[in-house]
Amino acid sequence: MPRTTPHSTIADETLDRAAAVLRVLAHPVRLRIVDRLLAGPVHVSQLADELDLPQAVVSQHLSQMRAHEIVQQRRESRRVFYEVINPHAEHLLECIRKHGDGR
Amino acid sequence: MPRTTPHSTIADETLDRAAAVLRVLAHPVRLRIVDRLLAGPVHVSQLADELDLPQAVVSQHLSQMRAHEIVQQRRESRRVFYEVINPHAEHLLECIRKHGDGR
DNA sequence: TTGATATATCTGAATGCAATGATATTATTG
DNA sequence: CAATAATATCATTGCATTCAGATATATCAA
Repeated sequence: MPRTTPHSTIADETLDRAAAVLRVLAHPVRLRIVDRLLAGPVHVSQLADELDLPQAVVSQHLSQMRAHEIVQQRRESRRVFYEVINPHAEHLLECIRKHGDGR
Repeated sequence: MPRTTPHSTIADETLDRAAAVLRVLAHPVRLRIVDRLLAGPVHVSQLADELDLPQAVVSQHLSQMRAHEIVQQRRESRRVFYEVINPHAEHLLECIRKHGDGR
């Protein structure tokens, strides 16, 4: 039985991990990247080009999301294509698309 | 017509605001607070007590969530009770409760 | 008004995060 | 093998966040 704070319904470890994933998604550039990836396949330099950001910036954000298993890479000769593999991330983007930001 | 990055489906401003709200929720303590608030009414010192955190820390987190209209305060004599007013925050906690953190 | 209780705010120190520019790695082509 | 292209990683710097302790504000009771 995992330890929980009195009266709370979710285990502390679960909230810790959820917060870690949320922290990764809680960045404008990373949300833009996820949004773009959901729209269709792109490779890194294409992403950097479309979002008008330096290659290193895009690559670092992708690396961070890869570490948290939000995206996955697939090499195609010199290019590296990315795709979203975390269903929660997809769901979140759908929520933002539907309800905006809640204001 | 709001400006969007080419090929992306969500306006930049929407993603910016969504990221701002997510950033607030993306913290273990704040998730715990929201979780606890959803379970029933509590005032600040009770929260601090249950979560075993200094009063100033809890108050600061509440203040931050108040600023982003995630929670609302209601004074009752000397006590201040808080409640969650952002439906997206509730939804998010339900997702965490149901699917854990997605692993 | 004084004292006690509950909450909020402020300040400083430590830590974490993000962008930049440079360098390293990997794959491909000649 | 050398040169190029695409991506990843590193190191630095600046900025934001977090916690802790102290102080301020607000409410109530005596």
